[in-house]
Amino acid sequence: MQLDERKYIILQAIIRNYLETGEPVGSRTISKYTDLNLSSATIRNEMADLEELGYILQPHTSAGRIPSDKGYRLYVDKLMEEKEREVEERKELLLEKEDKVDHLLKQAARLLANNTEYAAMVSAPQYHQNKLKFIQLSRVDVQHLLAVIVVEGNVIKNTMLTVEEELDDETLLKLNILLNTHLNGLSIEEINLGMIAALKQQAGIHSEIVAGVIDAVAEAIKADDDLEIYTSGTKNFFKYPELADHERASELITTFEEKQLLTELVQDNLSGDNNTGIQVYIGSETPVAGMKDCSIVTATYELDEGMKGTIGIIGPKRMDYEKVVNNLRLLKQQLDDLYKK
Amino acid sequence: MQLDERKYIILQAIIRNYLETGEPVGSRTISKYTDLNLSSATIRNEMADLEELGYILQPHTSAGRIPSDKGYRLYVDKLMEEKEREVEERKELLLEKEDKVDHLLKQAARLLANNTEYAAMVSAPQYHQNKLKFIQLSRVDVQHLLAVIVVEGNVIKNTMLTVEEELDDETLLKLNILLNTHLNGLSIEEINLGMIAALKQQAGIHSEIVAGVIDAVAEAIKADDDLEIYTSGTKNFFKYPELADHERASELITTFEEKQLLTELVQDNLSGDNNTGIQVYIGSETPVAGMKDCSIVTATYELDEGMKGTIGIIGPKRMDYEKVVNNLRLLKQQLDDLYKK
DNA sequence: GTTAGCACTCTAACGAGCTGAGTGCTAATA
DNA sequence: TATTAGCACTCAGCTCGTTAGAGTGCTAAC
Repeated sequence: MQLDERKYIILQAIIRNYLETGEPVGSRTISKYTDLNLSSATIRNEMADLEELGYILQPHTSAGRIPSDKGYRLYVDKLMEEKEREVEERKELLLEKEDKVDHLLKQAARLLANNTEYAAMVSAPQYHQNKLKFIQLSRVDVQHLLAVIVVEGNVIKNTMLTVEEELDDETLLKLNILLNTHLNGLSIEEINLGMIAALKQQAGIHSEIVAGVIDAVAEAIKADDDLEIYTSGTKNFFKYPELADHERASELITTFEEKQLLTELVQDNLSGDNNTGIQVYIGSETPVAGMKDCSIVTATYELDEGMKGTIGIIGPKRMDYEKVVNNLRLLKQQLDDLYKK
Repeated sequence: MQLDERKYIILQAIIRNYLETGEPVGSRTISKYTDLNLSSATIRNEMADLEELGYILQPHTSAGRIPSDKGYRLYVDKLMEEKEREVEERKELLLEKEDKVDHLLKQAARLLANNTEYAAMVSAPQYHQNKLKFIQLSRVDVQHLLAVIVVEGNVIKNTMLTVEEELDDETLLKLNILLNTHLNGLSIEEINLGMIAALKQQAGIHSEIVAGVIDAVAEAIKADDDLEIYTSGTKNFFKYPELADHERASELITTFEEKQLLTELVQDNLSGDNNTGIQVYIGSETPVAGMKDCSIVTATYELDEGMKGTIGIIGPKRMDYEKVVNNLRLLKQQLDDLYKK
């Protein structure tokens, strides 16, 4: 049996209706809902076929039908195809410029959650291709040296080093020159043991300080292992009865609180290349354990050269995919534009 | 009517029992539970008195009694008095040393939540009496200057400044000396408009840079307005039926997510001085809106000279106060010791 | 002052019965 | 051959009366 045009229209009608109401959809409803002018009996026959094909299912014998994951998948794929063709968009999502990136992203998460009424997450951008740009050692007081390390993308890290005896200005200057001439422009792969040994040797009695700085550099340059993730709208889970019972809600909320669990989502999203940058996970497709009953829609943004992050919406499988995709697109666009100009 | 010894024993028995079961406690239970050897009828008379005194209440006519806020308050006060006298404690709560403070505090929150089965919060320490310790301007590339600002307590802030034209080394050195000689050791109150104007004048054509640095200093020195708060164990709210219904849970979870709402708690706690450093808020006593049905227990820790933060537990009014207080004490102690040595 | 006993109250749990939405199947119709 | 009307059947969810059980307050006796 094949899925012909009419069957798809009926499937679509079932999904649309189910998205709105959250209740199983009966044949009579579809008969009235669509302009196919078919009786409920005919619809029933078609629905039996759709069920056999695996696009819809029946919670129990005398109930209407609800979409299966396969049904949603088809619906979303067609939706995205249509979206592809559209170019025009109206701007409604307003992100205010913030001076601090973390504030900006927190705001973004809140905005997404409020606009969509689902839960939202925003991951802070991760830097790739990190190269060392600048090192500065300064004396803060007798015992403390401050090492400031700037890497590509103007990310700055500081480390305080404790020294036994005070260094004079000249030595400090020499160390600064030594470090900068040897290390600047290098990526993490290029700073190897041999080089480190050579540097230490040149530093002579101050090799300990060099070691401290190298540690700090390694720390600064490596891909941030604890990825910052901002979330908002956790309470929206309660708006959808299928997610609101204690067990499920408890699991979702834990996943949302222990943000590392969302990391996979970010990784998955950043690694895969797809043209539009929008990714939809339905039910069991999700890479996040404990969100099998949810759908997740994500997009990748790029704040600055190579600084990529993920924004995403988590909601019930019967989420308003169109609205969610629109919102994510808009926000992605704004984040992309904001710093790039 | 007075609250005599026997009445208090009965009240205590009611509370203890209610803490365990969460169900209203009847007279027969108490009659068996205590070693007063009184019949249920006598207990009933005493309970009627306790109710008149406001220490317990009846959810409905034919139910047992539950403690009122006033009842809890009495119980907790006596508990704390006893605790005061105890000195001995066994260490069980194990905090592993972490190199980053934020990791440490996150771990602390998780530990508290896991140990107590309630929700936990830990606020990052706030610095008071901030004085400027050190300023360093460096040239990162042709267009960018990096301003590093270190304040008392070795808190470091960076700001990147954009300049029109490249500065030569000598000018940079002069600016550094200018800034350091004038600003070091000053607190926020001491850097006033007159001083800023004088500085700008001395900087001549580079007054813009000075202005930028001053802005950054102001930013760095002022009490952090967005206080970092770590939370854990949100899902534990679901363990207590009185907090788990949708409306309440939704409110609690929002409060926990929008961490600013917890700020009042921290402020309240840091400002008040009490000897043991443990503060118990019962029901309507809480400073946090939307937690009227909860009890909150907090403690203040001090990571380093003047760096104070708050740890706290949020749970149902019928929480195991003794366990919670013990846990907080232990953790507070560990945090206090960790960096102080 | 304490206690046994009793009538009373109220919630929670249970089960029967009803309703309405929805189905699958069959036979008639275009 | 595709569509439709009609009918018997199913099942979740609601209402409602009943019952069981826990607990109370009061009174009279110890």
